[in-house]
Amino acid sequence: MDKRLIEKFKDTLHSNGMKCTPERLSIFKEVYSSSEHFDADEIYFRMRNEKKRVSRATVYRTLDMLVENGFVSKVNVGTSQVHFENTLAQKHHEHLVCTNCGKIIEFNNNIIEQQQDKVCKEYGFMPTKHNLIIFGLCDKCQLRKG
Amino acid sequence: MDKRLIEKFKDTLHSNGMKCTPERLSIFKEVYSSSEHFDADEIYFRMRNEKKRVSRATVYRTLDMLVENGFVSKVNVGTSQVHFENTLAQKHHEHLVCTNCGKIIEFNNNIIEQQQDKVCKEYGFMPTKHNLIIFGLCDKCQLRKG
DNA sequence: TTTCTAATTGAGATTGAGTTTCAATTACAT
DNA sequence: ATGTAATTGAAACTCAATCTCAATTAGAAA
Repeated sequence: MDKRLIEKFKDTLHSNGMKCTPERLSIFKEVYSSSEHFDADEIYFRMRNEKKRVSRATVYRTLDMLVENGFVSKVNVGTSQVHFENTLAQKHHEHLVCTNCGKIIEFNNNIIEQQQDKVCKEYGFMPTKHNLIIFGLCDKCQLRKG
Repeated sequence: MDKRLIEKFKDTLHSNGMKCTPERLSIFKEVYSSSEHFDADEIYFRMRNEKKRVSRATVYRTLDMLVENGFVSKVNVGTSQVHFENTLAQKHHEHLVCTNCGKIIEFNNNIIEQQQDKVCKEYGFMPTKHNLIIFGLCDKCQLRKG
């Protein structure tokens, strides 16, 4: 894992008056070990399997900190639990969510982005973030379900 | 309240082998008494205030039934609890959510809809529904917050 | 290197939305 | 009017997430 990224994480901690604990560092590395979506419990159990024991409380607390500092973003995929993804080399994107198999496809579309800005202007609304999910059936599930 | 709508509700119940209980009818009327967004607990407390006592369990159960039968739709406004709106005279729309005052503005934009279809075609995805929320500050809150 | 202390951790309690259970009740077909 | 399967409500439960607080620790200062 990129040393500079770890340095950036440590710097962020210190400039927030926070300590760089082994727990926080392990969670950070775990979060950046894959580019897939994940939820808090997934991180918790992945770390257990690797014998890196941290409490759920610390996982939740650290994920919040990572979101606040832009290392991770929250992803709404229509479920009750909060999903996340790390922001490494991630461009902004929206999601197609298959309601049958759970597959998530990422996409981006400039025209949609532009139209959103246009709508916001019409209402004098200052957007900070947005979230577009399209639910449906992916190609494979359409075949499976006839 | 429109008698025909109530008949339609009763018909739906009966064609699903369900009984038209006073509880279900009261909840249905409550849901259709305003065109605002609401959550399950709001319905529960509004009914309490009107001395129409039903249990939370029945409210949740009936709302699920109303969603399944298209009388009500779920609205994601980024909170942990599920929001609803009745489908009376509602055209499809998306939401602008003010993160300061909670104000919700509804909008619709055909170009965004078209682009979504285009994206789905590209991925061979069959959309069933979608959900777009733009978070930010409404006109008034921009002034308040400088 | 040792000392000091505010930040941090984890176990377990708590919260809050929503669901389930089950005995008592009831809508409604016959 | 009767029989019975559907329904209700109180209370127990689930599940993600948050909070509490005593014990531990990172890391600044001596």
